[in-house]
Amino acid sequence: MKNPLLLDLQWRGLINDCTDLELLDELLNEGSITLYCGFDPTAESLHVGSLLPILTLKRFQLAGHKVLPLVGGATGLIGDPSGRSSERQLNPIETVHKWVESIKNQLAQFLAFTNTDTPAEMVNNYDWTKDLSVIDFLRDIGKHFGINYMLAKESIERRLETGLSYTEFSYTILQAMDFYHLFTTKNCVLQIGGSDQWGNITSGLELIRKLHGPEAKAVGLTMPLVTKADGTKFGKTAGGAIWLDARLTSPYEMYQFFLNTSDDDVVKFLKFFTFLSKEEIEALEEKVKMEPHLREAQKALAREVVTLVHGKEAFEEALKITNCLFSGDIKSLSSKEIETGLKDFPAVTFAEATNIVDALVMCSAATSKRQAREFLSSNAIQINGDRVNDVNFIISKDIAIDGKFVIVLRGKKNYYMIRFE
RNA sequence: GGAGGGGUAGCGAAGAGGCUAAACGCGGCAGACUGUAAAUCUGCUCCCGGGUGGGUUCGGCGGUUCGAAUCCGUCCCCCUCCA
Repeated sequence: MKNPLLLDLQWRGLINDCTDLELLDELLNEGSITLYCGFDPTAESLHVGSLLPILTLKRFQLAGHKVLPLVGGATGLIGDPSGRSSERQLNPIETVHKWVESIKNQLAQFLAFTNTDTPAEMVNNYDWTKDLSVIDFLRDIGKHFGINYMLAKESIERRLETGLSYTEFSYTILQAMDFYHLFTTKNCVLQIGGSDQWGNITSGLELIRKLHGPEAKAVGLTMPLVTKADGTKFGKTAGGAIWLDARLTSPYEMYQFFLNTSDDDVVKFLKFFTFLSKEEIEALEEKVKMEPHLREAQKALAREVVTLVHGKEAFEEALKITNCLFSGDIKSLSSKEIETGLKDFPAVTFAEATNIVDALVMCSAATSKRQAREFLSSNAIQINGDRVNDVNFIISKDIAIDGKFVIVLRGKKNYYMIRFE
């Protein structure tokens, strides 16, 4: 294997499996190829996990290949059984249509569609699926899939025990049609996806070979699942998933998410989620070993990802908020800095001085007075940077920064705002 | 259709008439230690209340009992085996 892109992908640990690495190497060396990766609209936004295939597509594009981000307007209506232990609930058609649009927009921001020799092209499998009749589907496509072949697929076999509807059983054929369609109409020779997509990708290859002959040159490539050293799931926090949509997960939250990456994972994630060079990443790796407390690698990771997803300005703002909140000198902030920097935190406005127990409930730091007292007695509450454990403490204009803001901190990083008018 | 097993707090899983708001594990939330990391240790974790108090729980409904998650009836759902 000698193709520089493949070597880079391999170094980054992005190659989990490939149906024919030699062939792929050959194709890539011959010149520009066309490849695709699908994203099903299962929610209004993609989350950090999807970043891996998106950025891999981008790596291909940067290497001069034509990429087809595919949004699964059709497959999203059916439901992929891969990696699931139970049947999905079907989403309403209108909802899926809406999600298709928002996910298209998200995908679009990561790839170049103009001003490049190999512009990306957005495709939607709904376009070539919606008018297909059941008869045609069964005669032209279904005939090529042996039941035994399908039952042997891990994603299906694993579900035979717990149950699997005919709908989800058929999913892999639907996706196979995508690869076949793009291979036929756009000379798309490669499908990439997460390792859970292996079965679906090989279904596509199977269909291509059945219809174009065994000599058809098409390849599948999968990326590893993003895992963490401690075994917990990547991309989840207490607050839920980390979304790519700034309205669902603020740039600050995303910055914090990556900043908190453990030493054991940070180098892997730098390789996965950034475009930093081998040299830069190796230098950071060295810093993790030599001076871990500085967290240079985590800072670089957070900086790169937030910039990639939300842009430079959003990153700088996230950094500013972080510096303010974690410098331990909250009181030195001006009300203006607070106003702009902390706009994403939960906030309430008070008209008059209020007892801290009630205040904690009102600003949603606690869900009940009982819980508020619990937090106070366990030393979990800081007001404007000062620890408070007195249940009779009064939150008033007098203690507010510039007479306007009171910053409540619960635990280590849960911030709430109280504003005085 | 026949035989058996089961539905307990966010999840997993004990309990089999009062001592049970219900062991234990996971998860979650806090505290200590730290580097806003990992690991470890400690506390909290059904809901509400200015301690010791109140309210609602063990698939649903209805009984027995001074007293039920625990006994009886009935209904619903799930699983395993046989046909």
